[in-house]
Amino acid sequence: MNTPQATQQDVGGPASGKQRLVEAALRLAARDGTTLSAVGLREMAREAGLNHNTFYRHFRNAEDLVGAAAEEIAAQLMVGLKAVRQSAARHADATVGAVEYFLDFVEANPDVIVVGTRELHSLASPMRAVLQRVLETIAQESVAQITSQNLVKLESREQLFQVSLDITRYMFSHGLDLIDRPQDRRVIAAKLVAHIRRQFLGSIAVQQLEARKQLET
Amino acid sequence: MNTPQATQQDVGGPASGKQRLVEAALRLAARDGTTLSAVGLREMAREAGLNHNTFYRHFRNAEDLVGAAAEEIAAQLMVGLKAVRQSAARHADATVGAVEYFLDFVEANPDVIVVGTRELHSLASPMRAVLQRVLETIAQESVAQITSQNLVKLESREQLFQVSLDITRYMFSHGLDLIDRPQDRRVIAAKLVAHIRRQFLGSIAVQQLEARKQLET
DNA sequence: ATTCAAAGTAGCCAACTGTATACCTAACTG
DNA sequence: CAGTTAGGTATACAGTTGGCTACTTTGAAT
Repeated sequence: MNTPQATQQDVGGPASGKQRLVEAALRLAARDGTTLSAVGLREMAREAGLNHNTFYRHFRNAEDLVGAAAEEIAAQLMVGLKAVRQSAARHADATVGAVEYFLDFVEANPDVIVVGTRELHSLASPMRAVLQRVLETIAQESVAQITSQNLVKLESREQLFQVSLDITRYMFSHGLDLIDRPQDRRVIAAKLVAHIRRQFLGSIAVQQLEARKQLET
Repeated sequence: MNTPQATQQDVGGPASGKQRLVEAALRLAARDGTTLSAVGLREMAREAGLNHNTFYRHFRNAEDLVGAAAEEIAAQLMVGLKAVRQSAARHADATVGAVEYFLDFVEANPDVIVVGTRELHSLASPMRAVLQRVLETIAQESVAQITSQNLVKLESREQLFQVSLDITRYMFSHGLDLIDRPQDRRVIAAKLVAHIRRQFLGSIAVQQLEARKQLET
C-alpha cells in the first residue's frame, strides 16, 4: 500500500521515526513491566505505527535500540532534574523544595522513572552504566550548588559527594513508590525529606566524630 | 519415550519438578537479565530438563510461577539474612560484621539478589509486594535485636524502624554492585559501612534536634 | 530534470511460543 | 488386588517473532 511518508528533521514536527520507535519502546516496557530488551521489534513498531522493517533502518540490533533509549532517558533526566534543583534553590526550604519538585517530575514523566529504575537494577542492561553516570553527574551538580550556597557546613568534598549520590539514588528509586501509590504522595514526600535530613546530619556527625578521634591521638 | 519418573516428597532427593522449574526460572532470569515473567514456559522447562507441558501440572499461569518463585526467594532471604544478623551480633563491630556477612551471602546466592532487586523495582511484578514485606520483616527483626542489645541510643521505635528499613533496602540494592564488580568488594563494603554509620548518627542527630526544638517552645 | 540515498513498505520463511488433547506410568489408597 | 491420581510425556496447531530480499516513496543534491 505504501502510505504517505516524510523526511522531517524532527524539530517540532510529529517526531522522526527513530524517535517514535524509542518512545514506543519506553511506553511498552513501562506498561508491561518488562525489560527494554524484552520488548520485541514488531510489537514496538506496531506501537509506533510503523512497519516492522523500519526498525532496521534506524538500529542494527535490539541492543542498539536500548542504547538510544538510554540516551533519551539520560537527556530527559538531566534537564528535568536540573530544573528541579534550580526551582528548589528558590524555595523557602531547599530540601522540601527538592522533594516536591522532584515528585512533580515523577508524576509528569512516569515512564522515565519506571523504565529507568528497572534498567538501573538490571546487570545485563547497557542502560545501567549510562544511568549510573547520570546519577553521578546530578550528584556532582548538587554538590556544586550546595557548596556555592553554603547550605551545609561543608565537610570533606568527597563525603558530600557520597551523601548526594546516595540521596539522588534514594529519590530515584522511591519515585516508583509514588507511581505505585499516587494517593500517598504526602507520606512519601515526608519520608524523602526525613531521609535527606538524616543523611546530612549524619554526615556532619561522622565528620565531628572523626575530628574528635584525630584529636585524641 | 516416557523416561523414568518419581513421586518423591522432595526432602533430600534431587528436587521435585516444581522446585526444579522455579530454580530454572530464576537461573534464566538472572542469566539473561530479563524479568521473571518474560522467561517463557518452554525455555524454562528445557532448562529444568522437563517436558514443557509439565509446567501446567504445577502452575496455572506464568504469573502463578512468579508467585511461587517469590515465596522461594523470600524464604532464602529470610533464613540467609537471619543468619547474617546473628553472626554479625557475635562480631567485634556489629556494623562491619553485618556488612561482611551480608556480602558473603550475596556472593553465595547471586541469583536471589540479581532477580530480587530487579523484581523489587518492577511495578507490575507480584513479587514486588512480597519482597517489600520481606525487607520490612527483616528490618523489624533488626530493630528487635538492636534494642535488645542496646546498640544504639534508642530514639523513637518508629524512627529506628525507618532507619533499619532504609539500610536494609540500601544493602539489598548494593548487593548488585558486588556481583557486577566482585573485585571491588572492599570499597563496596566500606561504602556500606559508612552509609550505615551515617544513618544511625543522623537519626540520633535528628532526635536531638527535635528535642531541642521542643524545649524552645 | 535526473540521480540518489534515506525512510518506509510488503511478503516470505524458519523457528519458536503458549495451549490443548491424548497417552503413559508410578505410587498411593481403598 | 483394582482404582485413582499426580507427575510426566508426545504430538499437533495456530499465532508471533526476528530477519531476509525486493519494491516504493520521498526529499534533497547535482
